[in-house]
Amino acid sequence: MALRLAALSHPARIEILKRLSASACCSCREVVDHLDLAQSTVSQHLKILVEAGLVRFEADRQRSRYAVDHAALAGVSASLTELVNSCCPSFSPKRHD
Amino acid sequence: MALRLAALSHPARIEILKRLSASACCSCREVVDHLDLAQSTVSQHLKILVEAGLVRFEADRQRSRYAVDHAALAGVSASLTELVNSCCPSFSPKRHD
DNA sequence: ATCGTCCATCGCCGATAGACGATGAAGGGT
DNA sequence: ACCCTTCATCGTCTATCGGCGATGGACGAT
Repeated sequence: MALRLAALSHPARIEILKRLSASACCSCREVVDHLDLAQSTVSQHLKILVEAGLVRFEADRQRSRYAVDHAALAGVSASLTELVNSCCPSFSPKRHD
Repeated sequence: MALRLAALSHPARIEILKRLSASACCSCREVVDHLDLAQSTVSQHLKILVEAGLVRFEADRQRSRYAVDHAALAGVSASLTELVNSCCPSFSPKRHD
């Protein structure tokens, strides 16, 4: 769990996640254009996200495709929620359904 | 948000959070006894958690008191949930109530 | 006043993260 | 064949993390 959270604990990677989900095009280049970071840096962040299991990677020829693993991301969220609940079961945070 | 998640992205700090919430006694010493880490290290982790706003600190004489800020913790969880939702609004993770 | 306890802080260190440029591999276009 | 684009990887640099022991301050007890 700490590993997943560590992957999320960087502003650039959160931006990358948003970008990945916002656009149908999920190439590394796409992210680089929007993020004002060097291509190597973005590639590195993507690698971290993939290794954390939060992003899936498909090598479509040389056009690499990255996609958010929604289930995994939701899983992290659920884990965190579980931690919150285990820490303070009597505390009921408002949930917006 | 990344800051909060960074504070959570360390196994020791997660353990500390659990310990803080499990016990009514929230002294630094208490945590040290249960965590097999040096006192200075625990104090450092506590400081990080406090700076992240996840733990509240009350200097009760020399007996320092640490307590989980349930609302803040729930807030992080909510933020993450929000991120998940914004990333994939059509995706409905199973919630176990 | 002196000791012991609890705690925060400092200094130090090895390891890791995060950024970059350079390089090379893989393909597409001409 | 040649070039251009895309991308991953490598090497390097700096900054930060994470751990520890040591130190010193604050306080209670004797």
